[in-house]
Amino acid sequence: MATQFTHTQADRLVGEAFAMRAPLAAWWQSHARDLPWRFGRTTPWGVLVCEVMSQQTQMSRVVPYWEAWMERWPDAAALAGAAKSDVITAWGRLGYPRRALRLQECAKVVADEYDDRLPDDYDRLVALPGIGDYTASAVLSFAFGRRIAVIDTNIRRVLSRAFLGEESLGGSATPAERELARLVLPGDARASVTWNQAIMEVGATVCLPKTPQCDDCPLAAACLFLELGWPHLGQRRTRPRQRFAGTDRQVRGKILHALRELPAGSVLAYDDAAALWEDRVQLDRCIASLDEDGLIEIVDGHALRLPR
DNA sequence: TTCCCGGGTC
DNA sequence: GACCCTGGAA
Repeated sequence: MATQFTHTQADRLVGEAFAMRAPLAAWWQSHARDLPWRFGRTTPWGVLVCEVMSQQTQMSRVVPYWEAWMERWPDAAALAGAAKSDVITAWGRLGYPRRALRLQECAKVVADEYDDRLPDDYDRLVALPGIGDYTASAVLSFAFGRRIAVIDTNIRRVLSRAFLGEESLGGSATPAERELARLVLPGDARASVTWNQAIMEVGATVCLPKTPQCDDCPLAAACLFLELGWPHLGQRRTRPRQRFAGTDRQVRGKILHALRELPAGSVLAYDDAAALWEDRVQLDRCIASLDEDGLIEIVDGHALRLPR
């Protein structure tokens, strides 16, 4: 990996990060949201479930789903043995339901290959279905207390603003962003976990994309972005706007929602599905793609149901 | 009404 | 680089 910063720059970054640690840790103590998977109240598997659910949904919406999910399927083995239809139904309206199926696939591997215990090394975690770089790193840091840089868009935004004085660009994380995250991470494992959680929390609640709340920010005293007067604030959104209305995603959501509302095991007649959407070509395409994804089954060539 | 703006897969 | 979902906030 090529070095992105000069020795002088790296020294400055490490020094500034060290100065931020105490105020950031103090802020975390008093401002961390009391989410049920925090502060050692769940298992590594519970942390993984919460991270997968939070990949796509605000924490406030995740909380009730996570609590019901963990009560019903407390560990990987329990989830591995569940009916797919139950898994899809319990995922409810969290969104992106293919992830519910991947989470169950992940549970099967953990139960079968790892004796129902989540592996605690990066290579094995990232090889699990539905687990990429972010989730593997988050589990290592938050569940196992390892020292590893966690990189998501919140953390990228906060670090880029505070240390470089600029907005994080769109797309995937750059080598420079990854090196920055590694440079500023405290050397002590416990301190690194607090750092990761607190930086992420600042990004979620204070250092917002369009409206940073600098008056409430524990990093304000050292923040280069604030010092420079918010240059090009919000200039680059993390990715081009993704519309929803009228897309296949909306149609797929309507079909699955109708199926979840049905009594368990019952079938949705094609005519009832057709009533959900005017464009028959698009409807048929979405039915086919849901079938390919394993989210529905087609019965007698026509009616729909959730897979067993 | 528009905005929010996610990580993983193929 | 395209695709996958949602509902509450602004």
